[in-house]
Amino acid sequence: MEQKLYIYNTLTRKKELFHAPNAPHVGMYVCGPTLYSDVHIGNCRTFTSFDIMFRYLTHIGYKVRYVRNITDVGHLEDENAGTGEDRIGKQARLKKLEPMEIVNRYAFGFREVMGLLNLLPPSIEPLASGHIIEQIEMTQEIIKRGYAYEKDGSVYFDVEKFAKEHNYGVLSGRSLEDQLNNTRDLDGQEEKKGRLDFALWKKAKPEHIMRWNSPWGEGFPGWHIECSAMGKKYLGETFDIHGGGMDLIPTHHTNEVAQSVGCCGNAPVRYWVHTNMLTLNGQKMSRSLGNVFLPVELFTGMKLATDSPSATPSQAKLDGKHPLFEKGYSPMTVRFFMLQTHYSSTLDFSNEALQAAEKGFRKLMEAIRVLGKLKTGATSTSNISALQQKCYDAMNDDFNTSILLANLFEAVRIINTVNDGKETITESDLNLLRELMHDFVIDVLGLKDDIRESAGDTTEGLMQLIIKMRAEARAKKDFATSDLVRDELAKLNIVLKDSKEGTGWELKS
RNA sequence: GGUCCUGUGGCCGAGUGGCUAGGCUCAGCUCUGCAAAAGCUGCUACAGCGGUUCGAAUCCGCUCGGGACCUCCA
Repeated sequence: MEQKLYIYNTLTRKKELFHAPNAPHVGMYVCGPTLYSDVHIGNCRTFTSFDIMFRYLTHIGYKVRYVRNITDVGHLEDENAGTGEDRIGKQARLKKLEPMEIVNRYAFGFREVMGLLNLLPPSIEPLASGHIIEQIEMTQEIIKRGYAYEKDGSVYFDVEKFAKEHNYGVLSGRSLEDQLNNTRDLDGQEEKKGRLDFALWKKAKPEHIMRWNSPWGEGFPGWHIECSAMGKKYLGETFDIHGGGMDLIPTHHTNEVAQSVGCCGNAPVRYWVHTNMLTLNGQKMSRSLGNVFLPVELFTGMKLATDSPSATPSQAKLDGKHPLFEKGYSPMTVRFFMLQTHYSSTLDFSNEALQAAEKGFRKLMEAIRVLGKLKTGATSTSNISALQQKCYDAMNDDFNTSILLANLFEAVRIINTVNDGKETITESDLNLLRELMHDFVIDVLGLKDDIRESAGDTTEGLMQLIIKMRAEARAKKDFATSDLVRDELAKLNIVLKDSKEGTGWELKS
């Protein structure tokens, strides 16, 4: 199906018709996590947003190569000033582990959380430490072209020189003067010629653990160069989509553009896409502010024990109720909650909002189950094909999952009213409706009934048996027995739902 | 301080110059042995003050509030 997809491009600050010169092939790069601690739920939001884009592009026929890196090279706590300790090295020292052990531990947890949230794995998940050579080569090329200089074993990008020939602030929209005048004074900058210059390669101090040989001596790559090098390697000098959180725009992505242009002469990316932040009580959730909570805490409503060996959901040791959550929210509830908001808006966490999302999500999942047993009629009272078009229109408008969900709830209404016998649907429309729900709910939004799935086949069999016995009691007007069954099940968080078609059941989380 | 974003009904959250999403909550009704579920109906908003316009929540200006970036951060 040919879809006209519009994407908001940070470069132009407008929605643009998406055009991929190498269609059906599309290259998409997303800045992944730095693994010096566990990913928090704000990180998850960004990756979920790009998962939706990946899924939708794939759904409408593109062959997407989706690259999401893992930063495992220890960068400095104060990157710009070139001071402070390397984050991963610090963890390694504190825990008496190899840096790679630190990275592996968090990578394991990261992938597990991504899996729970039903994110598809990227096509390539490159490690910065595995691409040191590429980063060195790129740095050499930038030096050769005159946009970088070496100083005492470190290499810096010459921003002011670059800015004379190119627009350094294309992404941020900031003028060089602005940036020069408003940068705070920082320590440890004496090696740099210009205050905006940033490291492509950094000489390692004796105590620095993660270090590699280079033409400039032992050291480690600067933070920004890895994405440029890996993007170029796997997606080419110019590729279609580059994404990340919008907090990366002014520094990381701005420098990525400068490096790539400095190295190759042309803009690296056609569409820059940025997602907004997740907030807690209106404030950005971030590691540096310390107002983060972990996926496992959100999923369980419990607090991670201080002596927990890991925060990975399958390994975490929990200790008591989490002060922020009234209860746990399943990963799919969380995913649904995120999808209710457009990726470019901030999303604020609250129990009320989460509980509303949970109910809405259950309703959607129940409708999909009902869809499987719907009866057809001679005519249709709803225009399914028009609804399908609306779903595509929503996604084509810069991946508007919020409007897509509104349309899907119209489908839910149709499903339920047909099931109630108040409306009818033809066989071909029913097939179309099933296709629509499958395409958008399962494939594009990536939602699945995780609560129900966790129940398993045995439970399903037992439930059918219980429902049958209760139905027999009701047939004999033995309401004492049937109500006892219902009440006892309710204590187990199982809700029975009677209808003309029989009795269904639902698990409350 | 500089740059930029934002303020929608009880809550969350879309959105376009006129046709006024959706989810949750609440009330009533239908259905039901009772309940739940499901459906239907109702509650109808765009921070304030000006301006542009036949018409603005949507465009412009100002005021007030919230936030982000300018240091690492998704």
